[in-house]
Amino acid sequence: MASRNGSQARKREDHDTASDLEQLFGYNLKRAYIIFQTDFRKALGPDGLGPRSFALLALVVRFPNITQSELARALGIERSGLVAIVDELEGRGYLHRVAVPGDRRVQALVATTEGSSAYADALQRVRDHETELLADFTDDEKKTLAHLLQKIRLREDD
Amino acid sequence: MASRNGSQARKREDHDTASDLEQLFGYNLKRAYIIFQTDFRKALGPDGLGPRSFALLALVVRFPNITQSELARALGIERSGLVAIVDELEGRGYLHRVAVPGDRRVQALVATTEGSSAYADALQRVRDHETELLADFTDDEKKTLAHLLQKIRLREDD
DNA sequence: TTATATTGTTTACTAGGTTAACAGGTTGGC
DNA sequence: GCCAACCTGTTAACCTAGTAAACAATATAA
Repeated sequence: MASRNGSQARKREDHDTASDLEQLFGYNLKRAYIIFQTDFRKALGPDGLGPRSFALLALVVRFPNITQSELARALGIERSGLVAIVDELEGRGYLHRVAVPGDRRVQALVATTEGSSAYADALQRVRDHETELLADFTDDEKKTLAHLLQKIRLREDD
Repeated sequence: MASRNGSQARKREDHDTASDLEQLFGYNLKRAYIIFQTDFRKALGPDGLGPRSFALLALVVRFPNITQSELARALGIERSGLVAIVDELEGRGYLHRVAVPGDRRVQALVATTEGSSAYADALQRVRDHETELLADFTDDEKKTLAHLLQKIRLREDD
């Protein structure tokens, strides 16, 4: 490592002159997101819910009888992308598809009791991990961060 | 839409009681990241650089003769993942791999003049789009957001 | 009734990675 | 000087998280 230090060491010295990436919101958002996503998986374990399944289950628990089209809109993904997630959660016994009397096209989703309690457990783990991840943030900083992130989301409907 | 409103309308009414997701940093980071990433692609067009290639090129332009291992560390991805990106950029004529005298294992990366100017152009477009995306943020809010995101990144080395 | 739209679904595809293995090259210990 | 340990770039196989297009069944509007 010491031998090719000629050009490398010089480069490393102006390194604190950061690259342009450091100043782009998109890049910093991505890095921050990856940190949280990695931590999420650590919080829920290898056989735990993935982020997508967790998010979907959160909505089904909160809004029983929600339809897949409504979920797609709420989660910001395509209807087709939901099928696999719903299949997985149904396979785990966390929810089931139920027929809706008035409209034979839709299949409303309802969480099982196992689903609800698995969700409650997962939510607690995720919250704990987030708290740990933001340990050196003051309450004010956390509130500001939450506010700014939600402000970005409001621009989503363009 | 009016006919199956029985259960749906009631659900929609308590909807402003948001789901738990709204309060999770990870979820909000993800949504914000997706907004920026989508916008990034719009800024650079269908045949423009992708986010990964842009980020890699940014580092090569800034740190000529950087190696792939150093890039992997800087970008937080595996060495193996770089190969395809470097291949693409080399195919576009934006950089090339050059042999390093002292160590025959490494192949340092150097941007071509086309690469540097394509990068400068892309950077300007990305910055403009970010400015537009954050149009209703005050300068203070932007500075705070940048600061908090970078504070998250500092926890990366766990 | 007929045209149009919506719902859930399948299939094929894309982006952006990871892990494991490998060949070639380098280095440290002795 | 030799050998074990290590690093570099690379390939191959895989994974996650989607999108886009097509489709059958159903519902709604003209």
